[in-house]
Amino acid sequence: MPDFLYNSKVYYNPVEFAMDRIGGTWKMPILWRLKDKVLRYGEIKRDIPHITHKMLTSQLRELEAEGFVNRVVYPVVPPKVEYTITARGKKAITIIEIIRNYGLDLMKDFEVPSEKIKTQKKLK
Amino acid sequence: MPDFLYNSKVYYNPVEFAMDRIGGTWKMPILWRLKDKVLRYGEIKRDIPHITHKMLTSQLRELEAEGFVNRVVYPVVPPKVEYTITARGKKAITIIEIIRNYGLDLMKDFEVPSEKIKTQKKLK
DNA sequence: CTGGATCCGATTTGATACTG
DNA sequence: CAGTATCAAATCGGATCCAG
Repeated sequence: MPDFLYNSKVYYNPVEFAMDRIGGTWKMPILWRLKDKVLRYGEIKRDIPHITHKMLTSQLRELEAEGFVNRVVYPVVPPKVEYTITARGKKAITIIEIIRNYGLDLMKDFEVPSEKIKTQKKLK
Repeated sequence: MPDFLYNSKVYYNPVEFAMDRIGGTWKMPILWRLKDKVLRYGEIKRDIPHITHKMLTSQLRELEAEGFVNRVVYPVVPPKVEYTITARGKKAITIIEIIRNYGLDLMKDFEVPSEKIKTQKKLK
């Protein structure tokens, strides 16, 4: 089992390494949306209704730092920032598509009712 | 974006659903080891040195509950328990293999030094 | 509009002890 | 040998506030 280091973190296998780059709840959904279009921060935010401000910014920062997306700032007021996918990000899209299809398979397999449900606000 | 429910949890896309079944730090490494052989609890444990007892049991329980592995108990003392992969688990293997190869690609891309490193015990 | 920082609760995980 | 239970530590994520 090949242990290795990246950014001061120990990894035990390539799967773990890959999942740390594009895994988690939000990175794939974000990349997926940038697949074939340029989006502004607010557009991504609106497109993924359940993501919080904090998560969206932090995940975008990481994706940018690791070269999956580009961040283009227009020096205007109010600020305008566009996100585009990189070549590295496009490679990830291939994998995301495969996982996505696998997920759909699994859902059939598990007989998940895929009808849209009404989510209700969390009770305080 | 299709929201749906499974086991009282809300999912927002098929990727998230798939990753909840076979994602996390340990499930793929566990499945990977059962790919083509039957293993006892202790053998898996020894094969994945960094996993804790608690994580291995909990992850095995989940994989079993969702039909990715079978758990076979031999009523002997001391106890003997074998884990085998199911058809559903084998399907997952194809995906894991793809992610694994992608991870290897990424590592080259990031120029990760893949030489084995000595991990040192955490200081108390 | 975009984004950083802070506080704080929830969830996850590790260490340890105990059992048949 | 395999597994459960418990407690503490660490991590993660949401809500909120401030700023250019």
